[in-house]
Amino acid sequence: MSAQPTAVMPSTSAATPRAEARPQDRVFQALRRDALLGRLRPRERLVEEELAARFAVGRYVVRAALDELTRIGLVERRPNRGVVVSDYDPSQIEQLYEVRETLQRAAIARMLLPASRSLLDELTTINRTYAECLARGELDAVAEANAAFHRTLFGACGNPFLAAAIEQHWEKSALVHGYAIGVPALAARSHADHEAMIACLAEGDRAGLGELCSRHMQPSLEAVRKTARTRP
Amino acid sequence: MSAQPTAVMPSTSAATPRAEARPQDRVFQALRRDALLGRLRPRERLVEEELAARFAVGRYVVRAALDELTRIGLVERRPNRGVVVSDYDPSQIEQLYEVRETLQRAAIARMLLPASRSLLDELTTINRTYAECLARGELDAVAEANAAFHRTLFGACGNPFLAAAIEQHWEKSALVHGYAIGVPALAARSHADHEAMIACLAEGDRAGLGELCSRHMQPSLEAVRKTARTRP
DNA sequence: CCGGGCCGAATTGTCAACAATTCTGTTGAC
DNA sequence: GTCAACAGAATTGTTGACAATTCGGCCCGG
Repeated sequence: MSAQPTAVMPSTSAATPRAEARPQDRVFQALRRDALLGRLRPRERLVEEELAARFAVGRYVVRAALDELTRIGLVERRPNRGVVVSDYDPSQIEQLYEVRETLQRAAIARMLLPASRSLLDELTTINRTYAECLARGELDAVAEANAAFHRTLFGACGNPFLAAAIEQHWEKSALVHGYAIGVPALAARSHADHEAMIACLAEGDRAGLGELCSRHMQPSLEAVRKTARTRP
Repeated sequence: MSAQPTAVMPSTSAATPRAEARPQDRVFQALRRDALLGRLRPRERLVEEELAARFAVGRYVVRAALDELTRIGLVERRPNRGVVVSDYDPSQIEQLYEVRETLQRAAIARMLLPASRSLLDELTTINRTYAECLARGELDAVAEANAAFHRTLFGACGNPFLAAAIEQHWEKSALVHGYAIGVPALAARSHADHEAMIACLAEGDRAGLGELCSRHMQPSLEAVRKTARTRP
C-alpha cells in the first residue's frame, strides 16, 4: 500500500499543453489566452452563461474554469457579483515587478552554471519557435513560446517551489506585458534578449544573466509608467 | 460609471476571520484548522460525501471549500481520484523553506525601521494572546495567533504581493511546523522568538531581525530532518 | 502460482432546475 | 430636483439527480 512520496508539486496547470482531457481545461486555456493577448481587457466582466453558450458547455464547467483563472490571478471573483478581469493600477504593477525581480534573482543565484547542453538546446529551440511564429504572425503561439521560455529558464533553478512562484507572478503580470508581443519592435528585442540569456547560461555569466533578466522586464514597466502619466 | 481601480489584491482568504457569510468558508476554515493542527494527516484522503454529511451541507459546498484548500496548497486534487492532504517529502520541505527564507529576507529588507508604534503594539497584543491561549491549552487559538503574528509582521514590508507570497508559502509549510504548537518547549521558544523580533523592530536592528526569522524556522526543519533519518 | 480482463461498488464529474442575491430603472414624496 | 424605497430583470449560488471514471476483487486460462 501507499505509493511513493506523491510529489504534490505546485504545477501551474498550463505546464502541460498536451491533449486536455477535461472540458474545463479547454475553457481555461481559451480564456487564459484571451486575457494574455489582450482580447480580454482589465475590468471586463465575465458572465457565466455567456461563456457557457460560447463554448457550448455547462455553466458548471465555466465556473470551474473561472476558479482556475482566479487561482492564477488573471480574474477576480466577487461573491454574488461575478468575476472580472484583474486590473492592477501602476503602483501595484511596480510592486508586482519588484517581487518578480527578487524571485528571479534568487532563482539565478541557485542555477548551476554553465548550463547543461540539453537545457541550452531546449531554450534555443523554444526561441526559434518564438521567432518563426512571430514571423508568421501567430501571436497565440508566440505568447505560448514566450511563456515556455521563461518557464524553462527559471525551472532550471532546481527548486520547484521557487519556479512555481516565479511562474505564478509571471502569469499575474502577463496582463501587462502580454501586449508587448503585438508590438514588432518589442517582440524582436525580446527575442534578442532571450538569445543573450542563452549566451550567459552557456558562459556561466551569472551576474550578466541577472542584469539581463532585470532589464528584460523594463520595457513593459516603462510602458505602464508612460500610460500612467498620460491617463492620471 | 466605473469605480476606482478596485485593487484586486491577493487576499489569502484567511485574512478576514470575521463572521463568515458563506457556508463554504466555514467548511474551509474547519478543514484548514484540522490540517494545521495535525488532525488531518498527510496523504489522508478526503471524501466529499463524508464531509458533506459531517458539516450538514451540500456536496457542492464541500467541493468549493476543497478548491480553496487546493489553492493554498494544503490539499491536492487528482482528477477523478479525489483530494488528499498534501504530503511533502523531506527534500521538498527543504526547498520550501529555502523559498520562505528568501522571501522573508526580501520582506525584511524592505521594511521601514524602526517600526511604527501601532505595528509594535499590534504585534505585542497578538503575542500576548498567543501566550494566554497557550497557557489555557487552546491550541486552535494558538495556531491562529501564530498565523496572525507572521501575517502582521511580514505584511509590514509594504508590498502586498510579497506579503501574499510569504503567507502562501507559510500556509504550505504549516502542515510541517503546525505540530510544533503541540510541543510545550517549542511553543514557548516560539513566543520568546516573537518577543525578540518585536525588540529588533523597535530598535531598527534589520540584520538581527533577519537572522532571528531564519533561526525561527530551524526547529521544525530539524524535526523534519530527524524523522527523515529515523524513517528512511 | 500468476497475469489479463471483466464486473460492481465507491467516488467524482456534470447537468439542468431552483433559490438567493445584486443590479437597474422607475416611481413618488419631500 | 434629490433621494429613498421598490419592483423586475439579470446574474450568481445551491441543490439533487444522473453520467463517467476509477479502483478492487474475482474468475479464468496459462
